[in-house]
Amino acid sequence: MFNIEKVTDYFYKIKTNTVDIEIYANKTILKKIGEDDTLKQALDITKLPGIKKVLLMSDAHQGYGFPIGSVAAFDYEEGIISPGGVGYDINCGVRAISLNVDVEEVQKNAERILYGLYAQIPKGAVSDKAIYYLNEKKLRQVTFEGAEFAIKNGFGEKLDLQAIEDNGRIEINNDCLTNDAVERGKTELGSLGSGNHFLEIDKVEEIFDKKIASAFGIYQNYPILLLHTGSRGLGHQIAIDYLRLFKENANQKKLSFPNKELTSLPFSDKLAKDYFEAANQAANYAFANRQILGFKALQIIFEILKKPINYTLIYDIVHNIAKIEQHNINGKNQKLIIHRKGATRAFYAKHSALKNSRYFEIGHPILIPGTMGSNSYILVANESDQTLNSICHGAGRVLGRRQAIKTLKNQDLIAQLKQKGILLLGDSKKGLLEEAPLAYKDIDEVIDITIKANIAKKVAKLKPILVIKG
DNA sequence: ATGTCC
Repeated sequence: MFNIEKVTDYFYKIKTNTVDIEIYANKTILKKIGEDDTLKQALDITKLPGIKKVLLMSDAHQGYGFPIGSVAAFDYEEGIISPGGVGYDINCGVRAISLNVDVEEVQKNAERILYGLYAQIPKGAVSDKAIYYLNEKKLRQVTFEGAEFAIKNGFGEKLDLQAIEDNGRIEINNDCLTNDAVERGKTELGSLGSGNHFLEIDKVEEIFDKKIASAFGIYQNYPILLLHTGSRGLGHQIAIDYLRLFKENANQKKLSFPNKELTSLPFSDKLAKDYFEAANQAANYAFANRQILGFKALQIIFEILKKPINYTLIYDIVHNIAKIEQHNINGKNQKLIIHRKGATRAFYAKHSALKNSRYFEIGHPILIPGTMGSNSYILVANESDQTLNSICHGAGRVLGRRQAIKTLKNQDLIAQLKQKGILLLGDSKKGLLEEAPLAYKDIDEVIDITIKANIAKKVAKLKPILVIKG
């Protein structure tokens, strides 16, 4: 059905009537991408107004409307914004914190840390457990201030802001939260959630670039806290509410779409701008969420180890978001609306966008989590604009959630991981099965494609010691 | 992903 043109062993193209679909994959991954609706979804995106670029990263799989593991860029003047291009978990992201303590101490106390975190970190699909409860005024303040709100209230240090994408705060001009989003946000700040979200402690297994690793605060055999979560119910509610408003508005205007999951509006519309504001408010909530959760986890760990808290925030990075950025496409500098959905931002050394970051001289750390049973990677981008400064975000599913439960129902994941030296604790057996390593692509292969395609280079490889799932 | 299938 698709005429896939091989450019290199790690890069493929599909020609369309507008822009090429650019695919980072090898033969194996390409075959997997071809087994679900990923390519059809990518093709539909190329039909949207103002499309300038469509990328599928090596972890791509089908999602709601836009594939997860995709980047879609639209012209700022002529183009659209789409809630399905960001996803339901707005500012889902990853935070990595280097623990300045011997890994042996963590390993010796691993079980106590595991149960300590499990007992004290709010998690799972509940809406009334948080570390920091908010009234309406404070909730709105969080969505304007992001990570700064958390730091002002005792969760971390001001210095942390230099190691967060956008310094942990996106500028908000108008309050565009919906009423239901406000309600949900009050009781979930500082909570992990469920699904693929996790909190784990890893060990630095291998360093590939010593100079860059030490600039990131990463050292061989040191423990790293890795946290994956987003904007919880607040972001989810923004996505639901604006998707409904977009559909009503599009119906009134008699707009049609390649399929209804791609409902979108010209960015010049007021409602489109309101969604962008609300999504950015959700993004700020997620920055505050990870700041609070990360710091709370440190308090728990160091209390168990009976030591003062000693850490370096390596980075906090986003992989579900829409942004206005300038990029060079075909030799022309263009202002674009970029949707990164399950795709991570990747600015290289001395990129002007990093001027307020700790990492201007070296490029920021790119955090790519694997699965609960496999490695995670920290990379740094090469100097290139071929991917609009974007990269994959994880292993990427091969089995849908339901399919994973059905196929893997007889597996004892806790026992399996224990054999590999990984302690695992989760709220539900079903939840763990959905996230089983076999439900995902091989992270080493996904990363290998990224490296061979010259998008980024490896800095460090991490191996899990203990994992908490919601 | 999700007050997870009102």
